[in-house]
Amino acid sequence: MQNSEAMALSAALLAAAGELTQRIHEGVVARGFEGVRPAHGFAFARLAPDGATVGDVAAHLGVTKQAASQLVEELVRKGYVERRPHPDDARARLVVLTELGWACTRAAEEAAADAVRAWAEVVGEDEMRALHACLAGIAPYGPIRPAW
Amino acid sequence: MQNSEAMALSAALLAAAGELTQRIHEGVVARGFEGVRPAHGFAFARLAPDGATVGDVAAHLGVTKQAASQLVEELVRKGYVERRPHPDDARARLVVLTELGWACTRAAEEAAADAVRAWAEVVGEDEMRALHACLAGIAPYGPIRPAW
DNA sequence: CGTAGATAGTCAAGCTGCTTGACCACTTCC
DNA sequence: GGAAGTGGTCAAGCAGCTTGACTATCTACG
Repeated sequence: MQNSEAMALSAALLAAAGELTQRIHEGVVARGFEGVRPAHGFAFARLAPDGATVGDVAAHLGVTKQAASQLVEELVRKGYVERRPHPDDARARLVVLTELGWACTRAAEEAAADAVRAWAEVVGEDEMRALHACLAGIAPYGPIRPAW
Repeated sequence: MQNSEAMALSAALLAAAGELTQRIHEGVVARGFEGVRPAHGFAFARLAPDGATVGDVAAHLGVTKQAASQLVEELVRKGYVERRPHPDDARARLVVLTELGWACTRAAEEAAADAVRAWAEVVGEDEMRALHACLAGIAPYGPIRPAW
């Protein structure tokens, strides 16, 4: 593969990621959740199963603990999450989604499904599955970071 | 496709895009170009063929003209681009790459090729071609925006 | 035990990249 | 040739992140 092709692929990947983020965000806003930014959604993804600590969120987003702490504080103010004492460690606090937070997470999933569906109509359902498999092999599990 | 699958695909896409950006950036730095940020690379991509105006760059990056103007100013200071009078419009200025800018662009292409090659070793060359085709169908030509 | 060092989290200050608003120079259109 | 539109810059402000310093708690080792 030539260098220029690699660059074209990179640009397409970035463009797709950017567009997807924007569509999900718009879908979430359209469903009535205001004051949320895309980064919040990725924090939700980490918090969703059983809650997480500020440090976990920081690692997941690839930012400092301080930045994650501010983000959590903002989400608390807006009612999407709440801080509870950590069962095993008195230093730590477990950040968990509120019912509003869960509703917002479901809204994001619906918006993502809408966007993916729109793409599937263009390139085909099978290609989307192949895309998913390919991407899963490429970026197994790392922090979700801004594209730049 | 279920909502949770769509979310998983989205997360994988974002993670891949973030990782790719980071790898290209590291590759460019490793080749000796300092003081460049990922956003600069995407400005280069727009400037590469024949130069472009500040407004073109702004549209390409999805930011305001003022932000693009500052970015160009920074690149001028660092020697990657230069402003020339526009041949057809005395209001406009044509921003073109210097030799250093071209060298940096080539470095970015090499770094992108390295990253793509590493992925191809994991998922296969054919899958990468399919990925490229799929992404090209999905995000034909829009502004390249940060993933969030 | 108890004390030294590591870890979770917050507070505070500062910086960077972006935005909005105002403005000038030039072009286009009637 | 005047009015509206467009390309670009200057200036001020803001949002989100960083580094640095600090407290509270946990862990490990003598």
